[in-house]
Amino acid sequence: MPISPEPTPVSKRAEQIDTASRILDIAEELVQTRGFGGFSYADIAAQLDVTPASLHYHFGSKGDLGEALVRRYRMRFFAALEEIDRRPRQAPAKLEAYARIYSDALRLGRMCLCGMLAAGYETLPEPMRQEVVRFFDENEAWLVRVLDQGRKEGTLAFTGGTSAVAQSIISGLEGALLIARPYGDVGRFRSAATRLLTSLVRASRTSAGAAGGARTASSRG
Amino acid sequence: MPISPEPTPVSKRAEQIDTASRILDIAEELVQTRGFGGFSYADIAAQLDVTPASLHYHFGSKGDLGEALVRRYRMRFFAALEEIDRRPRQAPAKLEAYARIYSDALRLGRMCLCGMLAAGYETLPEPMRQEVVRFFDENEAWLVRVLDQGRKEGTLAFTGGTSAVAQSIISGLEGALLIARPYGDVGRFRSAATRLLTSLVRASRTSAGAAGGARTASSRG
DNA sequence: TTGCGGACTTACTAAGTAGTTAGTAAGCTA
DNA sequence: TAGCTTACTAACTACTTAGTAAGTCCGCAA
Repeated sequence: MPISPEPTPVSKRAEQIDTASRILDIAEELVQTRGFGGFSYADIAAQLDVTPASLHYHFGSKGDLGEALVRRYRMRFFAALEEIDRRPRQAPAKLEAYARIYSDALRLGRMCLCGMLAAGYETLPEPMRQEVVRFFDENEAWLVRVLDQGRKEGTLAFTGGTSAVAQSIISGLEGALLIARPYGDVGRFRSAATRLLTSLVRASRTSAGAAGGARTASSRG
Repeated sequence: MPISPEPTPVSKRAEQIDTASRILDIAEELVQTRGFGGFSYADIAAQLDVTPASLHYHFGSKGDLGEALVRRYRMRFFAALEEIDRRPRQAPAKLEAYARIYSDALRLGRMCLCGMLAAGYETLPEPMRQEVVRFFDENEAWLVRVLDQGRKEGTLAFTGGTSAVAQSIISGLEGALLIARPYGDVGRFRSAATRLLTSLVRASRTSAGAAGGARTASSRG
């Protein structure tokens, strides 16, 4: 639901949608709003109108569920990034699209799944930890490519290492999400995201499109 | 422990330190590393070498404990900010000292208490929620004063509203803390914090002290 | 010395936690 | 139609959770 518009997995048994996916959908929302320790099997089972025990049929343990959850989230997230890369765009537009992934979550009252898991990192089983770190690493790698592109095409300007800038984008957006949620205020996120991204956009006569693009992107929520 | 060096509250009964404070100290560390839902009375009791039930003597409910915890944290935090204001400094040095409060927590492997609580905001009892929001509001108010000072004295330069900039500093630092923790890497926080703050420091011939100050501050961890 | 109150402990409860077990009903396949 | 798989349920275990109630210990003041 949050990242891509959900590919509506067609059931083999005609009437009902794959139960494992529905479990993950419900768990995803619960993790993004309450954290991994903030819900129980009973919460998922109640929404599915099923016994808690039956969840163990699909996912042996809560850790297994969590691992599957982060993996699916990570893969969907990068599918969305590939979608951004699909048609040729300038770097500022890509960053703007990147930020929109975050604000889309916030609009549903959700934190980024991996941002939420980062908060409770110490309480996570090892396999989940690895998935979370991998999520951030791959985000960084994608951003580094966009930043390099922007530098080459002259649309972005920044000092310091590309990795450091990529990291500051990730942490800036995650932090903006974290703080905006208690206020229930998407505008608060938008404002911080716009500041962050426009500080990278190269100021020039022709930059109205680029900087303006970032503003446009984040002001449509 | 995290913010100010703890005023070692002298006991009335000579030998032992006030138990309520010790409970809060232990709870504070647990919340900052695991979240409010990530520990139980048993965890605190074990560290205090006391029965879980006896905690109820000092704090009627877990919510009461949490409320007292955030209130104490908030008050200590602002005592630290007043300490920064005490001797006259230029705005960049104040921002640098502000960032150091965050990195001090990270050095102990801790998240900002209110950042952690912001993640689990939906799971908090109402009185705790109010304390958390108040923490961020008062942070913003302090930062606004520093930003105004910097603008007047010519050490800071930024576009847009002062509140928006203050908010982006808070969320930038909270986010940097959030992401740095899974990596166990203070340098990662430092790098993001330095980028964030130096982007506000006015570039000039005499700015070596200011910008350099921010760099110095965050490179001593 | 007696009594009082602060700071507990012992012993409990009710509810919730993940997870296990054996069994069932429906459908698919050979 | 026999044997298998899928997707469960009912009933449990073992444990943890916050919270309660009643009683104990101990220093201190009258």
